[in-house]
Amino acid sequence: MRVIDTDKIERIKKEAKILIVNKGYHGASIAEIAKKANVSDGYLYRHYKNKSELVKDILEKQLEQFHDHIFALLDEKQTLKSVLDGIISFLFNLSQEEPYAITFAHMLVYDHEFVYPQSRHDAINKLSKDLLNLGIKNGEISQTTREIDIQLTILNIPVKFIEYNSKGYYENYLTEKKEKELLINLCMNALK
Amino acid sequence: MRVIDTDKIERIKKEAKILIVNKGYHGASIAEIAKKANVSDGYLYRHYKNKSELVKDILEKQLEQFHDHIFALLDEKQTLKSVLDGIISFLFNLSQEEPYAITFAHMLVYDHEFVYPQSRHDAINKLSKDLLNLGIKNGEISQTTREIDIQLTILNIPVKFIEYNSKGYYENYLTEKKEKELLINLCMNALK
Amino acid sequence: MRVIDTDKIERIKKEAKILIVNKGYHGASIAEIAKKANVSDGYLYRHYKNKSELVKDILEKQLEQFHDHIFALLDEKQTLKSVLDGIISFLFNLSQEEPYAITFAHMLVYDHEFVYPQSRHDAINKLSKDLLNLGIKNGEISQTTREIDIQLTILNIPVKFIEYNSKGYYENYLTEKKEKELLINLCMNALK
Amino acid sequence: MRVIDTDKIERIKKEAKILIVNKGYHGASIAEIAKKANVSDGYLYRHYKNKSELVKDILEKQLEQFHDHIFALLDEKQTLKSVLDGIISFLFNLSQEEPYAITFAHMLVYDHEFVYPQSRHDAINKLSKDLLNLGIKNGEISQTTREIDIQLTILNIPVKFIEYNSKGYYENYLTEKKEKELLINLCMNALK
DNA sequence: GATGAATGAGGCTTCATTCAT
DNA sequence: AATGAATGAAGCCTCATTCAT
Repeated sequence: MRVIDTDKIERIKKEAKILIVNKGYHGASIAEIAKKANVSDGYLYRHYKNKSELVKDILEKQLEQFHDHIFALLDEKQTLKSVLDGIISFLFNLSQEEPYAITFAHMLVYDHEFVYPQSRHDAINKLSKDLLNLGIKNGEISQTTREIDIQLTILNIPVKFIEYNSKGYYENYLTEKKEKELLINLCMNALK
Repeated sequence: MRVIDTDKIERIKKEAKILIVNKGYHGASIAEIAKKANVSDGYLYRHYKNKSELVKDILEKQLEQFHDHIFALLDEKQTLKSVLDGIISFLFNLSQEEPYAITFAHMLVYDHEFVYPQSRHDAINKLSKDLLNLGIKNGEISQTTREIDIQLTILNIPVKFIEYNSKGYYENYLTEKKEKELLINLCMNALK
Repeated sequence: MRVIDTDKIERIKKEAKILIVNKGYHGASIAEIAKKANVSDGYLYRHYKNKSELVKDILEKQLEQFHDHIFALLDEKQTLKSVLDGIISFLFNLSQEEPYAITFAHMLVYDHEFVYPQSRHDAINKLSKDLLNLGIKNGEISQTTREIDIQLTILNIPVKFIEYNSKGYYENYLTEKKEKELLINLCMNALK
Repeated sequence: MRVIDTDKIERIKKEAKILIVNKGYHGASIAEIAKKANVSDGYLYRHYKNKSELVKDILEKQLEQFHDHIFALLDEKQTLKSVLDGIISFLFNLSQEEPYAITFAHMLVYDHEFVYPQSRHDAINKLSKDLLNLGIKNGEISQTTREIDIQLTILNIPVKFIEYNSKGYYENYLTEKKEKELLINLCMNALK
């Protein structure tokens, strides 16, 4: 019973993401999401108050997963560079396993129709602070670096790169290893 | 014979931008745009085939203005750094004169529902190439820098900064002069 | 001055007929009619209260022309057959000179959206009576023939034939002379 | 799980017919049809793609019923006259059971806005052919009679009579039996 | 007299949401 | 617990009509 239910919700979430990426929030209708997820229209409303709540939940979980991964990296790794390496690896993997995940988050975060949840704000702020401190402590980045600089580089550039690439705007893709290395250098140099 | 009131169109464009920024493309209804612009619902359709064409036109003009300005800077200035300075100044000014303009473009460019016009693709490609060549010729950036790197830094970071700032995510705003200088350094360092 | 005006009205009437035949009453917009007639939208309203009045007027005039022609034939000819010949000739001519005229009238007369004008009712009633009397007086048709029979044959069949033909439903068109002769026989036989 | 209320569809069809007869295709709004049928506006769209499809469906079914009835009569009866008798009886019955049915079909078939479905064209052609052959084989009608003559009489005159009558244009209605007999004679004489 | 810019009521249609089953 | 039939508010758009010029 439970297993089946969990599956249904997962299917809904997955199809919602795909449809929203392809058609936008309003373009993705509950009817189509439900149909693709092989679930009844009404089912959705037993778990979410409405469409908006469903999408907000997906978005929040997605961001949470990203942020939690970075927190884990911060616990684990000794240098900012290696954390950045971990972040980029995470994003590359996610992009392959769930091709729509990053675009989905990227779209909604910048769509003012949606309110960025406070918990994620707080997480981003703590993350930037921790990343900044680690980099400065290790002398990897300039003493004058600010949190905003971390956000504009480490938390922004890799996502943007994947977006460009997945949309086909970037045509000279090298190996994954090489691209990662170049991205790391771009970000680390910026903060020197 | 009445004369076409060009002001009306301008009001429509302005209110459309504001509403789309606040509520997204679908959230901004024709009725509300018309009401805010103090124009009748049907007026819009005497100038645009439909809602989509209106928005596409606003978006395209907005991007064109930005790209043309960069082309002008490339003609005028001798160094990549001074061009970047011009780009950032342009964005800061625009952000003050039309607070919604940048967010508007930023939103729609990443909304997969809208197709990025080919003319703008071509412009971006030419721009990146020209900026890259200038920087390399002057020895301001590494010989190994690629077009994608230009896009990820010069054409991305300043826009993102303004976005963060206008959304109130950035709380330690210094003087405009100082912020510009820091942004220039961030980008130029990245490409060193 | 006057001449120009008459022309404008005539152009409007002509284009209205054509458009209504092709697109129906609601499908034919004032804007398109005015454009095709090379006249301003508003011009029309200096002569007709509204769209409905314009169309009613065209219809009434069209029917009047038809009815008046039959009255003239009744004055002129000695036999029902020769009057019928005249009716059919009139319809064939009209169909060639104004290909849309008959279809226009046929469409609107059976569209209950439009009220058939009383004057035309009266005309039709008088016509049927006169045609009936003539036929009986001459012994050309059965003594028991009724007005309704006249309407179902003489006033109906030729119009229907032209409609079928102009719509391309009738594929074995002989000569005009032969078709007329066959139509006359069909109607006269019916009433024998 | 609720069950589809097939009655609703029937009510919609019925009210659509009535309103279209009274106000024409465009004059009959979805809102009014739905209201009269005691159904929500949107309900219609769960069963028909749009207004046009609804009306096309009603029209096609109506014509099909008529044509199929004639085909059945052709199988059953031995003479053209008795088939004609059956046709007229069918039309009189239909006119009483569904007073708007015939006018509805008559209107739309001659409204160039609607395309007469190919299947009905084919049916009419086959019908005329069969009726013609039967009449000639039995020596009931002239050897020189053509399909078009069948259409102009047998398939046209009875419908027209009912139209005139239901619209109140015909004032001397005898008994149904007598009227049928007179109509049969009118048509059969025409083809002699 | 004539124009055509502008209006806004009203049409068709979609789709998030509800609720009887 | 789950379904999907049914709703109706709200969206986009058209077009007859008006009226300033």
